[in-house]
Amino acid sequence: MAEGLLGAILVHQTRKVLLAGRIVEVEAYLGTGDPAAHSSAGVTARTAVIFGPPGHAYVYRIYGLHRCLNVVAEPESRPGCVLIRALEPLLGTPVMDSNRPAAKRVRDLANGPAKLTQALAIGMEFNGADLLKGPLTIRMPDVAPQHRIAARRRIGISSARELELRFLIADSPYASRQ
DNA sequence: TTCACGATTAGCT
DNA sequence: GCTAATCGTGAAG
Repeated sequence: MAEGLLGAILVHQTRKVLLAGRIVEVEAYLGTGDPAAHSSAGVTARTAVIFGPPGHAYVYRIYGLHRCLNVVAEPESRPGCVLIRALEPLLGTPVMDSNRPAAKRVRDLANGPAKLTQALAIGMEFNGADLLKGPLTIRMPDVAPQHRIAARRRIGISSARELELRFLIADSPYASRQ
C-alpha cells in the first residue's frame, strides 16, 4: 500500500512557480496496534485528519521547528498514514535551492522528511488539504514504474522500530538513508 | 496550568 | 559521533 506511492510525483503549484519531485522513500504508520503512530492514542485535535478520508495531507510540526508531510491512507474513521521521507527534485530546483540554503548538493534538497517540506514550501496550511485537487497534489505515474523496492526498518522512533515499514526505491541516490 | 518530550536537521569535534 | 535549536501536543495535577 505505502510502496504504491513510490515513483509518484508530488506537485506544488505556488503563486509563481511549479515545484515537483518524485517520491523515492516512504514510511508507513498503521494507526492501530502501532505504538509509534501519532494516531495510536485515538482521535485528538492534532491527529483528527488521520481519521478522515484518504488522499488528504497530514502535516505536523516536529521538534518545534520542522514539518513533516503524511498522506492519509485508510478509509474514513480508520487511522493510518504514510510519511513522505524523500523526494527526487524534478521541477523548480533553483527555487528549492533558495528554499534550502543549507543544502550543498542537489541530492540534499529533499532527502529527508523535514527537508522536502522546506524545499517545496509546504506549511501547516496544508494540514487536512485534499491531495487530489488544489495547489498541492500527488500524481500517479502514467506507466508502471520500473524500479526495485527495498523494505527497511523505520527511523527516528523509539517504539516498534523493528517493523519493516519503510520503503524506498533501491539504489536511488535521493533516498535519505539506506 | 505545568511539564516533559518528539516520525529532525545542521554544524561542530 | 554529539548536541543545540525550539514549541505544539498530550498527559498529569
